[in-house]
Amino acid sequence: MNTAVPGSVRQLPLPGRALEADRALLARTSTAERVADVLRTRIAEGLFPPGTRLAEDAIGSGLGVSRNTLREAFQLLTHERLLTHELNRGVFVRVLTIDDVADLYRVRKLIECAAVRGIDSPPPGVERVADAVDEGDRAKKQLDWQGLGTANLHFHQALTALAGSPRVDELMRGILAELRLVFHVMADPRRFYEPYLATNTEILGRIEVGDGSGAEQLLAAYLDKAQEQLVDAYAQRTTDG
Amino acid sequence: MNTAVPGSVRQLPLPGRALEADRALLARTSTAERVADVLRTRIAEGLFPPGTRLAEDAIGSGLGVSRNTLREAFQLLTHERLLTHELNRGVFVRVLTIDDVADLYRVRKLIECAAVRGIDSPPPGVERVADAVDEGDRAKKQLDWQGLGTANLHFHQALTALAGSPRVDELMRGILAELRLVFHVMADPRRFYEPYLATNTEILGRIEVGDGSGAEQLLAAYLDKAQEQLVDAYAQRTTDG
DNA sequence: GCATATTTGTCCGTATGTATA
DNA sequence: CTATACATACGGACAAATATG
Repeated sequence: MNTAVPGSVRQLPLPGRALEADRALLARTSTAERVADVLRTRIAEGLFPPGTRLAEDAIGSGLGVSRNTLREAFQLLTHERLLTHELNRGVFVRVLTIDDVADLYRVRKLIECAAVRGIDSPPPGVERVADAVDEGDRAKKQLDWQGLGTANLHFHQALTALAGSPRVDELMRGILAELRLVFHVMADPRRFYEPYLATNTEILGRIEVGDGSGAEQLLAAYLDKAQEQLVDAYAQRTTDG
Repeated sequence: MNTAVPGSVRQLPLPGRALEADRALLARTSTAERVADVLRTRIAEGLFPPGTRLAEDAIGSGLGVSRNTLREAFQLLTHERLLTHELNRGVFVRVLTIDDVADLYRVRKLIECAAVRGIDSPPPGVERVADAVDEGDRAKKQLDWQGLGTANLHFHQALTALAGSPRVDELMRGILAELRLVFHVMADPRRFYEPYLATNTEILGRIEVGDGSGAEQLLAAYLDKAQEQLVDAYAQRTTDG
């Protein structure tokens, strides 16, 4: 079993099955899922930039889990499209193409617009949309541009939740996780996110008065513009070298 | 409850779907994926009805693969929502609730209607929709009601493809795979599918003349009715012994 | 409620196949 | 072409959880 390797420093203190106190709480999730969580966070934070190869041996010994367990975690993330798996070559942090970005925005437009279109009175869940706008306001006042970006994601997740479908919610979580692979190319998050706060406020206003089709139009325009900015930055970034 | 291994084939006849075209271009598929294919097919065909427990030992020796490989396959299918995983208890073929069915149709309505709404001229890909209608016609003439059901699935996949988004296509594949978990409760596939052939033909007609919003209305009505029939049959089935 | 058998969760070692220096 | 590094898949081991009598 987990033979304690003397002096071996685990870079990531995976709880493992170490403490009985933790056991009751942590036994709910499998080791593979915890490993996947750790890797997902690192990828989202940009610690593992797109294209990075994740060698089984290095990651496995670094996290103190066996290769079999690690492969399970890799598979979870591969299914979430955060990793790509090349047979007999290993797994890599996904590198999105321009086409991928276009498709992600195509899906967002389809989902988010559909979620607000049918609104003709203030829908249940509108509070969460308002909360996300507030979150963005606070972040802006504190000059926390990263927080502004997070608030923007929450805003769009809240919009999506108006559709009232768990599966659509999960789809959107995946879509936004994929997009985070690409958001890091935005050198100046302030210039990218700040203008959208006003738009979000406006969209919220339309929803609160039951003007679904008005909200849809604003949303569609926002998504087109955001995609354009992102593609520009991405094309520029990837032609450097 | 010792469920006899339905796949009593001791050997490993994993369909070498190594189409020569694949060999050259795409990488070979891993063993786990081939195992997942086999299990997916058995589930779709109703050989493993919802609730069935898939014991590692039985399935693994039945298919002639190791436990590790099998667990990889289980994880793939769990992520597709075809299996559920209970810690320390194993994996089971998913049992959908009425709420699940409602959500599946909610998503279908959102996706499929959005895919046809914007149409104002015959879109690229309309041939595939026409092909699916033809497929249904042929099946009906041959009194092949199972084939009629398959053609209906193809019809809706072709509609979805009009959105032109790989991610939406994949989402719909997953949605329909989940629904197949439930289609088996329809005792009389003829009565269920046959009436929809006329509707499908009508929807195709609207698309071919560029009447997207007309197609959308027909589609929405179809989906509501199909859901109602399915929920009725499902509720009846699950309240029986 | 207890003791036992079965099954799962995790990990290891390794033979074989595959890509790259 | 050989050598090296790595991925694949297998079988075995043991602890922990569950099912069974």
